[in-house]
Amino acid sequence: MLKFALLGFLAYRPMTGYDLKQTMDSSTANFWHAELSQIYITLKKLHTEGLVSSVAVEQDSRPDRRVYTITEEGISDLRRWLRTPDTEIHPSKEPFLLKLFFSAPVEKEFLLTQLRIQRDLHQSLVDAYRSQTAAIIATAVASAPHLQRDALLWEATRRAGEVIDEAIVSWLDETIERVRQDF
Amino acid sequence: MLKFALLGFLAYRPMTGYDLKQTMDSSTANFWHAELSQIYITLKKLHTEGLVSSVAVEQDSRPDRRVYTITEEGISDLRRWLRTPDTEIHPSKEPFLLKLFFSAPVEKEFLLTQLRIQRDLHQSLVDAYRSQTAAIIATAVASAPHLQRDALLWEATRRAGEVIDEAIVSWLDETIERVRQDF
DNA sequence: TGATACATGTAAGGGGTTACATGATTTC
DNA sequence: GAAATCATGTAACCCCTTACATGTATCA
Repeated sequence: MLKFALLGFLAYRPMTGYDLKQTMDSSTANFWHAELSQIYITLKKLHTEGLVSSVAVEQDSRPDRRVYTITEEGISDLRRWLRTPDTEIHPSKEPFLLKLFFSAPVEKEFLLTQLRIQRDLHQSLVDAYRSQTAAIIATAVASAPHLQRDALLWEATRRAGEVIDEAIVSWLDETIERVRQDF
Repeated sequence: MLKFALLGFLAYRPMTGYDLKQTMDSSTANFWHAELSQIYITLKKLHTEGLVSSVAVEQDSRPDRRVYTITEEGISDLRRWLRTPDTEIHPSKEPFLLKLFFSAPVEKEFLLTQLRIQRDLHQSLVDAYRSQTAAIIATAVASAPHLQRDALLWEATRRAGEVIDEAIVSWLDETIERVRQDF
């Protein structure tokens, strides 16, 4: 899966592993992320599979930058993935809900504190989607007007985050009230 | 993490790996799941760590059932985890959003079909939370009235699923409209 | 002076999925 | 006759995280 994230970004422009990490962190981080070490490993694999080519660029007083470029084969592989229908929902894992599920033995006050912390964390996320994330998309489109189609989809994923975390905040408010009264 | 899911369930009653799989599938599946193979491996690890004990129960014409019981040490380990504060949001991975993010090159009609399929899948989930999941919780509480406190939390996790997937359905409706008009 | 940015990588270990192996009983 | 249920397990493989290793330049 990380494979396609990397190919997806490289389809815009050639980049190094380091660049890819930063690009992911400022765009897909909320629904897809990866550590640098894993990015380097996956890039090497993509290279042996012929989906990307690479060139080492010398630098003064710094390690060489290894710039990866997507190949024709890489583009068809990416397009093939994009056109593969998803007819199921990938089951997700939510450690906080798991802990909550088993929390009957904990003290009421501890539980309320936990719920309030989560509430505030998710509210911050909503705020970030509305300001930072929106600004990043606006900047990208301003500097490249031919990305209208792309921008509509980026905005859709941004909006997904906003809407889902809003729902989580209101669920946490509701849950805090329930626990306050009946736990 | 699976470790604590297993300890959490075993704190209610002794069970086999097979039992645990079924219990998870009918309760936490929407926010935590595991394959049988991984459950068996993890139970063995918990056993060597002394957090569970096990007894083989003979059966006619079937493999022995290996029944696991949580130990005192297992209970303290579980309680310690329950009382560990979560002060961050675990970053999640959403393959559908990742694909959507890079979908600028696909045909409009294909994209609309994908979005509609996801919409229907999430709507089915909402329906399931409201009927099946609610019924399972009601049955469990009816047969064990001392689980009031537990039930309040089970209901909270059920409600989380309902609220979040409702939000996703409305986001998909909104996104389908946007794509229909401007993509 | 210490942290951060730049830049790439290896090593160790954890967790996970899928496939395979076995085999009787029950249900469609 | 085929598939699902009960029941446990191994093997191969993949992906991921954390820690470590290296080294300069810049910024607070």
